[in-house]
Amino acid sequence: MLQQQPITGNGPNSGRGLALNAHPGMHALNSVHRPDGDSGLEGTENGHDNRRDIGDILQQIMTITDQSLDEAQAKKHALNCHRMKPALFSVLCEIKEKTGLSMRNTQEEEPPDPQLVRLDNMLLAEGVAGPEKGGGAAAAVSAATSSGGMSPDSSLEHSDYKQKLSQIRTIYHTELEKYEQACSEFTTHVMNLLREQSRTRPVSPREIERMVAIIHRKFSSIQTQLKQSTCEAVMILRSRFLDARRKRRNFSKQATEVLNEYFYSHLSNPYPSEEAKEELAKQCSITISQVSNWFGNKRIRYKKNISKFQEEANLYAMKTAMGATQREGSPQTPNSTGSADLFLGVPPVNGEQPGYHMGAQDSRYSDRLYSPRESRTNGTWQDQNTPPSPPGSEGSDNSD
DNA sequence: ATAGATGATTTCCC
DNA sequence: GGGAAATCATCTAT
Repeated sequence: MLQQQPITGNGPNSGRGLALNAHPGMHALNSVHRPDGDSGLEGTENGHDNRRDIGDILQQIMTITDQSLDEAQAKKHALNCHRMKPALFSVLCEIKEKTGLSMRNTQEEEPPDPQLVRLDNMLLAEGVAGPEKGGGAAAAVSAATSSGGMSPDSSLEHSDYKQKLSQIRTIYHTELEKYEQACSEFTTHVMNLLREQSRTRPVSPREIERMVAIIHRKFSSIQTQLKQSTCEAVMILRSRFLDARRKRRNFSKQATEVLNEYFYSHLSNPYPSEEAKEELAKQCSITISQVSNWFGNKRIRYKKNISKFQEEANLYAMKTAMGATQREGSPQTPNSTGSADLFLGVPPVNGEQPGYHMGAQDSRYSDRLYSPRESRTNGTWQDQNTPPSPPGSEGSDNSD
């Protein structure tokens, strides 16, 4: 630590012993021997004088605050130059040490808080702390979603997520900066204050150091709180954005319509190709994975309970039929998902042999939306497409 | 409040 | 890797 220099300039006589560290080994007043040859306190002759000296100093110290600024300044200076000052200072310091007044709150160098380390690591992993933007957040997102079914499609949600994350990041950094600035400001302020006060109060450099350490500890506990709440915010953000189940929304009516139209018009082979999925996704404003999910769910649910879906099937069959009659003149619109399976897809509901129609269907509806996965389809979908015992009045009205 | 519908996820299989 | 099946979690209509 530096020597304790008064903030204001030293007086001309400062060589007399203003510097506190000039007396590192001072123990007690009676061990002080003044260089000018005056006797110490033990002298009976001067004992009275010395007591008066000390009483004088104490009196001045006690009343120093009552005086005007200039007066006080002058008094302080006078006190600092007083021949008994260093001795008194060291004695008071020593007493203070002994009574443990200055030792409070000094659990000395505790090891790094494990919780704080955890928080730091997490913030680093989430891309909130650490190197400036770029990899961090994106990496965290992709790591979190890679297990799920959505990777490139949901870039919309991801950008939203990233935006929110960077918001958190910004807030975190500004707050952190604020705290750091406040901490250093406060520290220098306290240090200056203590140094200044050390001219009138027994404040040793060690004590100042300890005080600084205490301040830093307090501020770092505030920082821990900041980190903790930031972590919480990130966790909430993650659970809200990345747990898709949580924010599940039903598709719009129009989207369901489009999907159902495709499904029932391709009932004999409801496996949209990648291109078809893309097209459907675009039409429905959903992702390709969502289209895949929808078809997966639909297939399985339809198969499980065909009778339940009969009405729906008829409805869409009707719809596509209407569309077909309207387009009568121009038989095949290349992109048409229209009446393609109208008479081919629905019939399986009746327990018909789907294979029966396949030939015709393939030749006529090999449009780009049609799935090429026939061989497999024949094995899974169509085999099971005929329910063990479909309830009676099936939609035979569709077949002709 | 509840049952059923529905979109998403998980596990298993090929 | 895509699909089937089971399951979960939420939405919606009652």
